[in-house]
Amino acid sequence: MTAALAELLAEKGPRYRTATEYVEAALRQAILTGALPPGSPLRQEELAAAFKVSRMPIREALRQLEAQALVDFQPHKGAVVVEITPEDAADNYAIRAALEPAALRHSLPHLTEADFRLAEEIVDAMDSETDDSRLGALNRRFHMALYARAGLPRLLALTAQHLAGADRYLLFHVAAFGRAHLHQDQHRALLEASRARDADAATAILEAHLAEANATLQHYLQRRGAPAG
Amino acid sequence: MTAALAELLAEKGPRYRTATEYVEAALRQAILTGALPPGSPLRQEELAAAFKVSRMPIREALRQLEAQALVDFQPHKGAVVVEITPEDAADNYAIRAALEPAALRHSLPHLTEADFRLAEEIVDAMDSETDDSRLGALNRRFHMALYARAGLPRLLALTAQHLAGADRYLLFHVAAFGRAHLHQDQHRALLEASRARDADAATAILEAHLAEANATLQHYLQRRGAPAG
DNA sequence: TGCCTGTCGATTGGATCCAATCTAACAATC
DNA sequence: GATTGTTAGATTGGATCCAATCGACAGGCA
Repeated sequence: MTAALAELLAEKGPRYRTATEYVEAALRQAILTGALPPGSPLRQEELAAAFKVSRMPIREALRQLEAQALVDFQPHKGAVVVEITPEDAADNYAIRAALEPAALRHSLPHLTEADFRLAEEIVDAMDSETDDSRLGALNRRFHMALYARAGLPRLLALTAQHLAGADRYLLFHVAAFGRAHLHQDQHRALLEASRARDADAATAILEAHLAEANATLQHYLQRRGAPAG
Repeated sequence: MTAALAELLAEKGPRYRTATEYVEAALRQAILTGALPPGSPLRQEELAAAFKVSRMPIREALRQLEAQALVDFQPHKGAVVVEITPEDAADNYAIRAALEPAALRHSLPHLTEADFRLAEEIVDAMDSETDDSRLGALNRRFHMALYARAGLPRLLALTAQHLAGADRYLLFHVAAFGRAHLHQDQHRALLEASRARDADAATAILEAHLAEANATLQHYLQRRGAPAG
């Protein structure tokens, strides 16, 4: 585990004003990318040593991650990275299916041609991306590009958070089924419907996209049993 | 004997296992009920003295509340209770309008007659409740009673969180317009549509209910200007 | 043998202490 | 008189220290 962390530490990234901010961002990234796999115990002392800070910023960062449902706290036992279960995946998709069409509807009237072009570039980039671990970020950026003009910061933040949470499942998808299941055709259909300002069609495509991804993942997760064991 | 013990344990209120849990729950309640009005600075030393603990559980609780968008942290300046702005209210309603119909749709097929009767009792209780500060909790319980069988714990938790956040706005409603704006007729219509298992009708009523509350509140907040000043 | 109990090490929760930073007031300079 | 530099106080961020709790294991007892 410390090896995976060391790699993340090497990257510089943005300048954080407090150690807590820095630790929180790094840990979230590590969890969402799978560098810290589900079920990993998060020992405070160990993390403190890895980040070269004391245990306190670690604790505060873990508290924030707990509120984001990324880690699970048990009093006097410690924090662990939340598991990936079929129930949890279904929950995540239900939340996305509620939030994303709403975000799209709010955003659609204010999207510009520049936004559409950006989204198009991202879809194309997904076709030519060879590194599976980067597909999640691209997928996220594509979706968020379409929601960006919603003008409701908290709705957008929630959407982004749960979209990022889905990265963990996307890794399963690609590993299990290959790129065909990225459903690039659906991404392009969604983009075209949005460009035509057809809110009903766009949200219908989006809902079908999410429902299909959920069904595929459910089938896969239930077939292989609890991934924890 | 173990059954008798279990009963005793259930009777007592929530037993907080750590000081942080306790402080977090108390602070959240204080913010949502308006006991700590928007904009209040949250001095750590002061809170520590009030709760008779050290500053550390205060800090961890504040971190969790920050992740729930209830307080705003600024490095080296401190935490304040987030303001109530028209934008924020619109944001909250947009999130509720996305989450609650979804929760209702998932829950509706599994609701029992006992659930409907409970919801009915809560609506009736709202008619006879004389204490304005308790209306928020009743309103929340009514809505959540209808969503309770959704079987998606994280979706439900998110819904509950944002429904609770709306308590702050409900206080404005009642103070400004009186009980007529509780829209008990809409609550009853929603209950009847749910009882008839008519998901489309029920979600339509719910969406209209939320949209109307939002419109009313927007009008009120914008007329009186920024509540901060 | 099997179960209960008590002790020990590991780990977390909480308290106290120190350093870094911000705010504000005041003095000096232009 | 306005602006800027400085300094003191307040407040937070982070480190260190202590106490409470949990898990494992060994030993006593039926």
